[in-house]
Amino acid sequence: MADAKIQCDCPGCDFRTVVFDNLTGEEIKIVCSIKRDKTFQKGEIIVGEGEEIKEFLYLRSGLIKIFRKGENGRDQIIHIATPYQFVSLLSVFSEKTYNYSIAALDETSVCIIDLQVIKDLIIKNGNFGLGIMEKMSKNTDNIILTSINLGKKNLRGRIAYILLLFANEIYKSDSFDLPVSRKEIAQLIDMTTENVIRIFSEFRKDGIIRINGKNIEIVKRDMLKRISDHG
Amino acid sequence: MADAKIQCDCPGCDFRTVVFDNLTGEEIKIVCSIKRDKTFQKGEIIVGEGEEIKEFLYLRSGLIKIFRKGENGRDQIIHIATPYQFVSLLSVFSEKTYNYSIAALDETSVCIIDLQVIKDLIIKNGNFGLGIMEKMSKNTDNIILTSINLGKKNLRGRIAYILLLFANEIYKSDSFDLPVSRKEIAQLIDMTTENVIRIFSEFRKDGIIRINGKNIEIVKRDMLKRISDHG
DNA sequence: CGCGGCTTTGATGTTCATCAAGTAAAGTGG
DNA sequence: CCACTTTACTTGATGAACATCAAAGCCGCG
Repeated sequence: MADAKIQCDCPGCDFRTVVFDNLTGEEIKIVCSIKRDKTFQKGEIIVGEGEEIKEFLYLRSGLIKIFRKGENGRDQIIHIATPYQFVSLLSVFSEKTYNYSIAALDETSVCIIDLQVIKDLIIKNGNFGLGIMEKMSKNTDNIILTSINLGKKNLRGRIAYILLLFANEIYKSDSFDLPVSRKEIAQLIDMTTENVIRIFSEFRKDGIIRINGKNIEIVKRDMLKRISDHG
Repeated sequence: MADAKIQCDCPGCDFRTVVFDNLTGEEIKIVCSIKRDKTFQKGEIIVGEGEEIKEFLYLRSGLIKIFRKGENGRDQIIHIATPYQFVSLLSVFSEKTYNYSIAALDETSVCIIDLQVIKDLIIKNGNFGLGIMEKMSKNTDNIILTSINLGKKNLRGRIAYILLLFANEIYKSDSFDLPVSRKEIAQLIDMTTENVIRIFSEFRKDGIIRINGKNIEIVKRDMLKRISDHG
């Protein structure tokens, strides 16, 4: 927590508009005075399975994965979260400790607020509580639906899905550098490293993408979309 | 809604103790005066995908499945819910319409409360709101974790899991009548009807269960547990 | 009776994980 | 800077798990 710093006006942070619409000026001041920003490097663990839940986390920028440790050593990805999503909505209000881990897939900035302060605000300010619930509901809906969706896709469909996720949600470009290794992609979408490579090669041979090491360029976006949807 | 009836004291309903701890006597009276009970027969649709979310549902008794219509006609099961779980927590606070359907797998009794009344209570009574959030958080946690769990199991593991679910959670007995057809079980745990039957037969041949039409008797519970956990 | 849905079993093919083996790239110590 | 080790990447071959297809028996119902 060495690099944590207090900011009261957080330029570029959408936290206020997203949730704090319902807070009074006085309440916002309280939150601002205790919130901290922290930056995590690619690969760093943000929260570990079993750790005590003491804080409420909000993803400001970057990219994270929420996952569980499998028995066989292989991680089980629950979700990949992009900014403007609450990071720790899953268990925060029901559990004492995290049921899962969160790791940064890329350089990631997180806003940290003491959980008890949030709870107190919910109790005192019902509109704020309802706002959090709406966000929470949307968030878990999203996690469940994409997880269901992804679970049913075949390998090609899953690869297409994640390539489009990177292009659309994260890098906003059809050409980008993969933030993770082939092996990590395999874990993200639950397949073997070999098959990730194999399908990358297939897509390359079919002229759907161009590959240059970590760099990916999407050539036939419509075809990728079709594979993602239909696969 | 013909059989809906007003009950103020709902004997045997745990709704009060589960959520209403935080409500004042006056508030409980309001809720009691507007809540309705409704019973659904096996197979009946409780809510349909796309319908407007107007009410807050609580599962009093019975068994339901939450699912989505797949493109290929095959249903996609999101969750099987047993009593004391809130039925409609997924999208209620974030969406205008349901993203999924809910159907009764068995005779099921549901408590129905106008959603706006619940929202008003959350705004007025922060402790009540926090209580709902805890329940919501636990509920979605449960859905996500079991879905992740189930998704990774092989066919035998999934069959073992659902047999134990019926025995432990629902019928509280090692001998019970399946409330659903083989085909529906296949949909529940995402496999083909043929394989459900095949694995039932395997389990029968191995002396793990006895089968007589719809009736199932679990003989080697420990072995079934091992298959469910490890598979 | 005969039709349609549920159940059961067998045969076949597809999808994917696993194993094996080799190449490229990147870090490490001398 | 070069040998050395390790890690990432890539391709092919094999086998296991599972879906699909086909066919037949069973049962309730009009």
